[in-house]
Amino acid sequence: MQNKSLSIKVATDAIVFGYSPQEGISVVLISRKYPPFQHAWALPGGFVLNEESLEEAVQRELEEEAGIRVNYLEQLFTFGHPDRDPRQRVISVAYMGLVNTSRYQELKASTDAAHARWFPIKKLPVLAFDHKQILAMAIDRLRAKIHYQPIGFELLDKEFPFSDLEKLYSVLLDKTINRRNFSKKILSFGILEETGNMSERTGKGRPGKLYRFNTKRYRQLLKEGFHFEI
Amino acid sequence: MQNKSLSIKVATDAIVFGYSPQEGISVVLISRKYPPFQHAWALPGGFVLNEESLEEAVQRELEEEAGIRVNYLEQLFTFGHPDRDPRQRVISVAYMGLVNTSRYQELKASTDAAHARWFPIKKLPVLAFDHKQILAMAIDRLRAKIHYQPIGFELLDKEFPFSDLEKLYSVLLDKTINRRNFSKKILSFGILEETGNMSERTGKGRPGKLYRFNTKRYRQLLKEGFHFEI
DNA sequence: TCAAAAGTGTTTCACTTACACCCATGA
DNA sequence: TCATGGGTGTAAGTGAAACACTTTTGA
Repeated sequence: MQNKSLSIKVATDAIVFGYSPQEGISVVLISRKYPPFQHAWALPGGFVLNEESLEEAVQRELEEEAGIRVNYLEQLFTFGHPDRDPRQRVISVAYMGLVNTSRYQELKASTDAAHARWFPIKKLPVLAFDHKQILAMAIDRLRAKIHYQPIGFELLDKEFPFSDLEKLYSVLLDKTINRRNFSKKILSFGILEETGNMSERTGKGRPGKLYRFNTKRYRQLLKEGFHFEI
Repeated sequence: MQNKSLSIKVATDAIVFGYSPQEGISVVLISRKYPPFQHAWALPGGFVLNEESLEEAVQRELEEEAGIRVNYLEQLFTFGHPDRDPRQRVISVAYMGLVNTSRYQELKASTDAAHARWFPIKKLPVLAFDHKQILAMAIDRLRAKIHYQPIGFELLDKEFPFSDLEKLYSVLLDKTINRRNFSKKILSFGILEETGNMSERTGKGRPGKLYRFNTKRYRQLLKEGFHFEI
């Protein structure tokens, strides 16, 4: 029985999301150098090495292929359909990662030369392998998860105006949200703290207070049975 | 790079839950015939064959090792720590399954001879590999999931008295639940239908109506945006 | 007629929803 | 002083939680 499974390879793929108020949600894709699917866009990823854990593999590949270090990473799903790779049997453990895009502007800027690029999820290219399906699942997971886990903050700057958070939610959930009720709810959790600073004057309207996500407080609340829900 | 990953093996493990009002939640374990962990209890599972999907692998192993066919199966998590198997690098895709225990009494009965057995999760033996950890995650998932998906019904008979459902929830959530409010809520969803039959007279108290989970109606409601929540 | 379990009505309370007005800033 | 966006008070509506009483069965 072991012989029959000798030829299955193990890979990881990473779906890394970023956010900007202008572009909405974006994802990191790389342009494939070699066949199959040469020059096509694909999720960053690759084979798992013998000595490394799955998470380490993902992080290594992200570093190598896109120069990215994520601040949130979770296992998404393992895709193992026998013919998802035309060359041989490959199962892929997909991970979803979140980063603050502003830290990786370069990636976003170097559109042509580099082979790693941000793509707004509204304007995706054709993807290699079953990566379209994997990405779709990741988007679903992200949309579902912001309801019950405060992962939205991973996509924002360390200090952010409340309106950024609000915009993030309305983009992700694709609906307008009531500003008053949203802020009442989020603030009632007690997991945000004012930094004391105000947002940069953009030339329009009143500057808003800047907030910071209080990780310590959140962990404390979790222990006490708190449940984030929006 | 491909060479370095040649020796990683791919396996699946299955956590199959059953339920009875007497024992509560039970799980299928098998006694290992060969080293490592010879004679220790472990989750049913094994290596994935070249031509089969991950789900097919799980179902085949369950059939072979315990004679079980589950009526619900979902991928749980992929465990890939480098030294989770003392022999070699093995990553395991764990699946959680649910069955109606009364269909597999044999398993439960043949305690000594057979090497597959039901164990109440309150009375677990020492487990091989990292199976304790895997099982713990499965239990968490089950507990979390009955809140927002009607998977509890998979554990009950096709026709069941309301009290069975109620007891299942109170066992799983480990708290007493208000009979009145629970039934009001569940029935308000419209996913249960009366069969017209009454429960067997057990000798005590008034017999209750039997109910059946209406899968068609549930799917219909899902399309209309219905969300199960208890 | 009593014990045990099923079945149901109604009030209370909390939270969500909806709506409207005021404040600070730059042009 | 106007446009733009930030900040907050409160009434109305909805649904969950709490509680108690009635019904059906076997002993």
